[in-house]
Amino acid sequence: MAKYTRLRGTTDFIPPQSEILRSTENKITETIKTFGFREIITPTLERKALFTRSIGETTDIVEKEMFSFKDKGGREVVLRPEGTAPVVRAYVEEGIYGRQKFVRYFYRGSFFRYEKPQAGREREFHQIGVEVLGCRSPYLDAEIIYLGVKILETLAIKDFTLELGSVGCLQDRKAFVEKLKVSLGNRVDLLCKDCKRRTEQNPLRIFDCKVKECRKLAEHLPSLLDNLCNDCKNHLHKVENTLKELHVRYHLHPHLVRGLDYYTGITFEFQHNLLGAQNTILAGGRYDNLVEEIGGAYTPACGFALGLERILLALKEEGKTPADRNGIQAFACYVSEKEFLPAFCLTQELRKRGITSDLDYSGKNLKHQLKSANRVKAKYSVILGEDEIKEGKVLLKNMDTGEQKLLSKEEAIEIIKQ
RNA sequence: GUGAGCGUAGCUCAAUCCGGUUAGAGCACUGGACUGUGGAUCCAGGGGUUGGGGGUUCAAUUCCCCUCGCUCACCCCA
Repeated sequence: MAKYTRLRGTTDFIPPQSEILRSTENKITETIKTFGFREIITPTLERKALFTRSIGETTDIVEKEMFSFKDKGGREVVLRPEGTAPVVRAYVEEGIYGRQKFVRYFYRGSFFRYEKPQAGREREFHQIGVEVLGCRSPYLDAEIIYLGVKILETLAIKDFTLELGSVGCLQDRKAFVEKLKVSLGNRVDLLCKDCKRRTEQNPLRIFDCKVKECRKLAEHLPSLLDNLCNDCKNHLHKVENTLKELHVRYHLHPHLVRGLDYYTGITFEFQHNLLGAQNTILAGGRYDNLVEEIGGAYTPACGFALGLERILLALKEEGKTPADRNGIQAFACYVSEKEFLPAFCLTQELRKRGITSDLDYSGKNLKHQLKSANRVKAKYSVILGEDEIKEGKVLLKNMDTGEQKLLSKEEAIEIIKQ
């Protein structure tokens, strides 16, 4: 047993997992960039108040899931649990809204929540998110959802469903929660323990409950979508029409609820059908009041975040895990110790010419070195012995076919590069 | 935070139910058959505090308790 182990819920990404993570991340950000987004990099550490204010005091994230501590100056700080609030904070703090009315940012990085780990849920996890600030057009909402579709398409993820909903504007939501409480009346006692708590903290969540009694009761409760104001209704319709125009298939969810308080209006979730309990791979929505909440001028906004670990799980479930590719193109070998230095120098020269190469430092025989070459799946071995040195040539061996040729260095490089 | 299942070699697992000699196998690793040629084959070898601690017993990998860890689910969320 190792003396020092990873902290619970954290992961060591070792090759090839690290490479799969990075290449997936790169594919995603390339797609995002084609939509005009530019990267914003914000600190991992933030003031605790930023999140209590934006996500909501009574949400689980704030109440019990933040890695929080006091720094040496006595400041309450946290490892960021999500990405939207920091982006908005930077937008306000850096005065961006004064210079540019409409911006598209994307971010990527580690986020932290102190939860009990399970499939698709880590304490340190990786998200990529996009945020558009300064636009309230429903076409933009549709476009952001479309970007989500495009990302999954690029990754060849197919087995997902898109849930679309609206939580309404602040007024709608306040009014609806009141209506819900009245409608619930003294039937609150019939609800499960969790739902009793929910009626106080996030009543809309009652619709998500899996307990039979609660579901039965929920059927007779008023629907959120039926209680939207005209603006919110029209907005939703326009988003729907645009999605149809873009041939995006979605499912209208009457009670799609988000766990963060800042969402207003449109919300959406991409759920993967082969994943376990944590099956939301990409989700977001509109948050028109957050910028004001954080101290900026009224700025409507919309965005989403995707969970990289969950995307990776989805790829795995669909059998699309890329093959382990070790990039060694050429492996230099020396027949005896005398040729070690020439082989060493040859390796450096190959690298200078853009060829990924390596050699075996053990000083052992050729056989051992070829084994090493085989182990790193080298495409070619370049063998240097007394004879080769004398003739100023190298012996190029194709590791797949076993075929080998005596060539000049330049000829060998040409072939390796092909 | 709650619940269930599981911790045996680097990895995947067996032996645990019903306590009993030296805890086995495959893969991986090291060396040899083969001192200028890898993958295949054969032979040999190294590797274990059975997660940790305590208890019951003549005897514990096996039974009991505690603890740590992992996994999944609830909750929550990306």
